[in-house]
Order: sequence, then C-alpha cells, then structure tokens
Amino acid sequence: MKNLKDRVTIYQVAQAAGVSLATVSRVINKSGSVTEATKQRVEETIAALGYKPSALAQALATNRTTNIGVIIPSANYVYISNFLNGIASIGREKGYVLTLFSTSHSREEALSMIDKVITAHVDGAIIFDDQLGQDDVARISSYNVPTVVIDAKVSGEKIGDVLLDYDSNVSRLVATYCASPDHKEMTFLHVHNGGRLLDRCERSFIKMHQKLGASYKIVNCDDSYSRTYADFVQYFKNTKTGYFLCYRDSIAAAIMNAATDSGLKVPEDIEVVSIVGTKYAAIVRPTLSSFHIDMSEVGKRSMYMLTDLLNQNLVDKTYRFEASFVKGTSTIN
Amino acid sequence: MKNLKDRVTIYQVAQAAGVSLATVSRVINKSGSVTEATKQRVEETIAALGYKPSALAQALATNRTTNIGVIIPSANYVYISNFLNGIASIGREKGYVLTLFSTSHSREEALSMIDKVITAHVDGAIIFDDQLGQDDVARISSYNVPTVVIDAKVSGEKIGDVLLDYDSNVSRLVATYCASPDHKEMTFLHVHNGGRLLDRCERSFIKMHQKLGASYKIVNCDDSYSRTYADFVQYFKNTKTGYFLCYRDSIAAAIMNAATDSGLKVPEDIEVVSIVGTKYAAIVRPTLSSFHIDMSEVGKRSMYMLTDLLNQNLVDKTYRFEASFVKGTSTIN
DNA sequence: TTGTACGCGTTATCAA
DNA sequence: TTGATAACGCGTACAA
Repeated sequence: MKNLKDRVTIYQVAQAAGVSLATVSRVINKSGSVTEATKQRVEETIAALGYKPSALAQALATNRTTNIGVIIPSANYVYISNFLNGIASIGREKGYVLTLFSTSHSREEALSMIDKVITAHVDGAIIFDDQLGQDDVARISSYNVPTVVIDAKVSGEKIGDVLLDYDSNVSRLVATYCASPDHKEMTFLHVHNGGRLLDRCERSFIKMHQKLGASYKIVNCDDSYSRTYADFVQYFKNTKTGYFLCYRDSIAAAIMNAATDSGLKVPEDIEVVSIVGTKYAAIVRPTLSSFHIDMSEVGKRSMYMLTDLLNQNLVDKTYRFEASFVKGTSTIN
Repeated sequence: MKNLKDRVTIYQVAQAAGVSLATVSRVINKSGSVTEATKQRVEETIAALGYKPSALAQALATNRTTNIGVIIPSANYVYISNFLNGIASIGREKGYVLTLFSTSHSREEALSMIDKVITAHVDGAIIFDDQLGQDDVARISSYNVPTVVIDAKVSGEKIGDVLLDYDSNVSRLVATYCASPDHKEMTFLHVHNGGRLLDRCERSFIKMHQKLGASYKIVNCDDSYSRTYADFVQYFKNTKTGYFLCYRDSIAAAIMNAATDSGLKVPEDIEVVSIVGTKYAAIVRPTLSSFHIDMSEVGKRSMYMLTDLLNQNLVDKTYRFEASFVKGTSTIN
C-alpha cells in the first residue's frame, strides 16, 4: 500500500515551482504556451524532485495507454520470438509499450487473456494464437480495441489480418515432387492440436495427393524434439525410405537425426522438409530444406498495420506473406 | 479520443442494477458484505452490459497495477525466450501481467526503458540486460519498484539478484583440459560488447591459463551465425586444429560447421564448446558440448523472488545458478 | 500566459 | 447491508 505512496506528483512539482499544476502539465506535454522562464523553472524542479508522470493517471485522463497487447501461445518458439522482436522494434519506434499475454496453448487461458486484454485498456492488440478464432476476435473488437490478427481470416471495423501462406508451397512441392520419376512416398507429420497453420498444410498435402492419385502417409508425432527423435529411431527400424514434411525445424531435425543415427542416408534414403523454417534450418547438418517467412517482418508489418488502424488510415486491411522454398541438403531437389 | 469512450463503467452498471456504485465495487472485489439477492442482480447486469472493470482506474485507486516490467536486450535469443517463458508461466499463475521493454542492446535505449518502467507504474521489475548496472538499478529502485536483477551483483532494500555462474565451469574446463596430455591450444571467441557474462568467462579463461602457464588465443568474432561461419571458413585455411569456446550455440555451430565444411574433423582436429547452451546443442551434429543452465527455471525463480519481494517476505536475496557441463560429440572429453 | 475546476473509472472511508 | 463522498494523478476546457 505504501508501494508508490511516496511518488512525486505533478501537484508537488507545481507547488515547488510556484505555479499551478496546469502549467506543469503543459510543460510536460509541450502543449499550450508557457513562458520560457517558467518553463525552465518547472523543468528544473522536475529534475530536482525526480518527478515522473504517472502513465496510469495520464491514461485515465486521456483514454490512451500507449500499450499494445500481444497474445501468443508461448515465447518459446524461435519463430514467435522473431515475430515478437519485430513487433518490439517497431513498437519502440512508435512509442508503444508491449504487454505480453501468453496462453500456453490452452483455450481456456486464451479466453482469459482476451478478458485481460480488455480490462488492461490497451490501445490495440496483436493476436497470434491458434486457440483464438473469429468469434473471440469479434469479442475483443466489440470493446473497441483495434486488433491485428495473424494467420486467421477475420474481418471487421477495426480489424486487420496478416496471412501466412505456407500451404500453397506445400501443394506446389507435392505436385512437382510427385511428378518426378521414382519419387518416394511422402509422409506428413501430424501434430495433435498443431493449430490452423499446420492443419491447412495437411489439407493441402492430402488434397494434392488425392488430385494426383498418389499414395501418402500421415504419421502422428509429438511437438517435441526428443520425443520425436526417440519415436523415429523406432520408426526407422522398419521403414527405410520416405519424404517427410514436418511442422518446425526441431521436428524436422529430430527425424533427420533419427534417420542418420539409424544408418540411413539423407537425402538419398530419407528426405525431410521443415515447413516453418527459421535460421536453424541452415545450422543443422544436413541443412534443412524449408519454407521460409521472415517472422520478424511479419511482426513489423503487424505493428505497422496496427498503428495505421489506430490512426484511422489503414487502407489494406489484409496483408499476405507467402513462404519461399529454401533448398537445403535434406532433400534432393 | 472516442477510442474507449463507449466502455461501460461501474456507474452505468450501478444505475442499471438500481444500486450505488459502491455496491457494484463490492461485488467485483468480493469485499464487504452484500446481500445474495443484490449480488445476483448486480452480477446479472454486469454480464448483460458486458462490463469489464478498468485496470487503469483500479490501479490508480489501489496503487497496484499487477504489472511486472521485464527488461531484456531482445527477444531474439533462444535462452532469453526460455527465460521469458519461465517468467510468463509463473506470472500467469500469480496473476501478473508482463510488460516488455526491449532495449535492443543499446545503452541509450536501456536508460530510456528504465524511465518507462518507472512511469509505467509496474509493481515490480525483472532486469536481464547487460547494459544496465548497479547505478541504473539503484535508480529504478529509488522509485520504490522492487526489482530482481539477473546476472549482476546488486544489492539494496528491495532488490534481489539471480546469479548465473558459467565462469566456474570455464575455469574447471580449462584446468582439466590443459592437464590432459597433448591437448590442443584453446581459443576463446571474443564478441565485441558481448556483455558481462561473456566477459567473466573470458577473464576466467585467461586467468586459468596464466595460472597454468599455458598458451591460449583470443579471437574476435561477430555475434551472428553466418558472419562467423564465413570468417572461420577463411580461418581454417591456415589453422587446422584448436579447441574453441564460444558464447552461444549458433556461434559454436558456425565454427563447427566451418570446420567440417573445410574438411577438418570434429572433435579430432577441432573441438568446440558452447558456453550458453540451449536445446539446439543437442540438435546439431556433431552435438555440442556445452554448459547448461535451464533459463526457464531462471525465469521462474526470478518471478518467485519478485513476488516474495512484493509480499515483503524474501529471505534469500540472492540465488545462484551454476551451469553443468553437458558433453556432446564436439569435444573428446 | 496562467490558474481554476471538473472529469477519467475505481477503491475506500464513514455514515446511515 | 447499503450509499454518499473523498481520494488516486493527471489532462483540459474555460476563465482570468
């Protein structure tokens, strides 16, 4: 209770400087007109007293917090860290502070975070969480919080969305690969509750195979390196060939390592592709063929869209990133 | 200005429910005593109107924001993401929201972030940033903001610190390695502005070598995978052997890859150790020998310390994590 | 140019 | 059990 009790307030500054608090306010916000003399005096006493305006009171008075809420499932993925970093850099530039809401992949937590975002009074929100859909965004939007949503088609008055297109690449890859002579059978790594992005890729994968009349496999895997590695060491006792599409670098690396550690050759026997590629795709050996979207750019773009939304001048309410295929040595082509 | 203008306020709820706003406040905070009947009525109208209390106004009135400020250089490093995730998980558990201040390695930004932390009225702060030292923490502390600092010895009334000890491991490694027959010469990778943690390791490295009267090398390198990789492809044209100590996994991997791509054998010709090891140490091949501290645990511990600090019952104001050596195949022993 | 007074949405104290 | 009413720290018309 005494926590902030001894903070210097604008009133104390006013008194010490012998002016009214209105004048101090003017000096702080460089608004209105103040004599150079009094301005100096006020600034001196501000420095002397170590006064810092309370963002709380300012926000309450102006209805602006300069806070942006960011909802993510977890900070623990490299691509999300990159995304976060992009947001942070532009946020810093534009004078916004980030408030982080991490849902830890739980639908329940995600809903509770939506509530928190609303009560937190943020000026805007950026959502990159597969647990949250159109309805949830509509909810947050009904409280008049401009929102940018990543990887979800949502629309509304104050809503922008940034689409991540990995699935076109999947279709294309399947098509060209299956067209090549004596290709291996392709396997898609299914992750339970892997989210929209992976689901779309899986659907594209299946659809294209069906269209081509080609056979394929879907194999379940855990969203963890060590678990998947162990599973595939077992798997490769019976299976000696295949072309695997995996969600992330670490999953792809798990399969690749399991293959090489089982005496199989990559890419001759086993080919592996990582869908959401990061810089680690180039670090592991063999290097991973992967689809790539610069998630830092996605973060930046999201933040730009949001500030445009806040300034009421967003023209394109949808921005689309298409992944590019970066060939590594984990595939033949 | 109209941004949040149409938010439902406690007053509107009171009016709609036919009670005073004081009663509504009691219902919200479950404080004081309210008749079950009126309580129900109030809760219904709250739901009907979709009322959400304003954390801003609450904070202003109570002097508590339930916000924790986190200062980091960047979200872009795996070990920092892990750290962040640890903080977030405990924060969620304890009902705190995280406000992120990223300094992007700039001293200037870091100082500005200190100011922002103060104005932001956070209940507490966690600092993991090499740009910030004792004086800066004292500054933030003078505003009565309980603070936990990572990897810096600071002390004060409302300050806790979490120490990361990698350097003891460095000393020990150097000692035992140099004691082994026909060992290679050790090289420490110096990163310009690499921060306190790396500096300490470097000092330990040098000190132990001097003590043993052994020769060693210090080589500058860039804090980027691709740059370091390129540099060392050049480097290995003349140098064919060595034992390298690198800051992070990606730097270590860069050197390791440069070595193998130059036809050198790891660990026979070139041995590599990553100081701040993450899960990627086990993913790359050869696997990286590395020192390891679970940064998620560091985050959790920091958050626990901070909440104890907030509840005035922190006993141990210092917590120390010692790294453990995890042997990979990038070194012989 | 400066000061007064009210409002922002809550909590909390004190009467009723 | 309830309801006025004064803070909380600041912005801002409006008046001086």
